[in-house]
Amino acid sequence: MLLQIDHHSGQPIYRQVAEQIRRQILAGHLAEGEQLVSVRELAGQLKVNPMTISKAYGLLEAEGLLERRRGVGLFIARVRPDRRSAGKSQLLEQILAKAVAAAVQFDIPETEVHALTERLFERYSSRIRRDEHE
Amino acid sequence: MLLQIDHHSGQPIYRQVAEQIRRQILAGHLAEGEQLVSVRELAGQLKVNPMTISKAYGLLEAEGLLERRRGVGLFIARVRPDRRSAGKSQLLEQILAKAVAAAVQFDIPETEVHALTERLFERYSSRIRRDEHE
DNA sequence: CCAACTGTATTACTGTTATAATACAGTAGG
DNA sequence: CCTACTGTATTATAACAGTAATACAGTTGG
Repeated sequence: MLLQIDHHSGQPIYRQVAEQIRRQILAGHLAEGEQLVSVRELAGQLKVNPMTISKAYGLLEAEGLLERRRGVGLFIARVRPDRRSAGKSQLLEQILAKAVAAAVQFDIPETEVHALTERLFERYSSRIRRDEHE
Repeated sequence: MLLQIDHHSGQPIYRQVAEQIRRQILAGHLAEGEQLVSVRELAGQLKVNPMTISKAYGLLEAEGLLERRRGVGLFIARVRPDRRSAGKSQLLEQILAKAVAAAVQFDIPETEVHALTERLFERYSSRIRRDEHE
C-alpha cells in the first residue's frame, strides 16, 4: 500500500493517512476481510509515531470501514456495495460542488468547465496508465 | 459585503475570510480603488478579533490584491484583467483537478461527471437567481 | 492640538498535533 | 506456558497555529 504524507500541507498526518486509506477502500482496491499492514509496520514505513497511525485507523473504524482486532490485526470491514457506491458519489459530489460554485461565481460558462474536465481526465488517466507500467 | 464563517470547518477563520474576499475581487464584484470595510468593522460583524481580520487582509496584500494604508483604510488594488482571468482559471482548475482525480480513482466514467456537473450548475445558478431577488 | 477613526505589533493564552516512553491487553504458535 | 507478535491506553513533552487583549502608530478633520 503506497501512502504519501506531506508534512507541509497543513493537514494533520493522521487525517492524511485516514483519507488515503478511506479512498482505497471505497475504490475497492482493498478487498473485504483483507488484512492491513500493522500499526507499527506502517508507522515504520512512514517514519511516524505508532500512535499517530492508530489514531488514523480509529477514524476509519468509527466510520465502519475497518475492524480492529487486538492481538490479531486490522481488517477491511464488509462494506455493502450500495454504501460504497453512495460513499463514492457523495465524496465526488462534495468536491465537484466546490468547483461548480467557483465557476458560477466567476461567471465561467458550463461549456468551459466541461472542456477543462475533459482535459483533466486525459491527464489523470494517462498518469495512471504510466504508473501501472512501473 | 456578505461573509460567512464556519467555526466547525477546521479551516482557520483568517483563511476563510481571505478566501471569500479573494474570490469577490477576482470575480470583479469589488472595483479597483474601492475601499473595503475596516478591520474593526468587519471584526465586529463577524464577532471575531480584529487581528484575525488583519491577518486575512495581510494574505491578500501579499498577493497584490489590495493595499493597506495605516490610518486610512483598505483599498482594492489595480488587478490587470489578464492576471485576474488567470487567477480565476487557476483557482477553478485546482479544485476541478481534485474532483477528476477522485473520479478516476473511483472508476467513475467521465460521462457521469459531466452529468453531475450539469445538475450542480442548475442547482447553483438557481440559488444565485434566488439570492439576487432578496 | 486633539478626538476619532484607521491599521499593526506584541504578548499571552489555548487547543491541537505529534512524539516518546512505558505499560497494558489480547492472540497465535512453538 | 511463554515468546512474539498484534492493538491500546496513559502520561509527559514539545512545537505550533489560531485567537484574543492590549497598547501602539499613522491619518484625517474639526
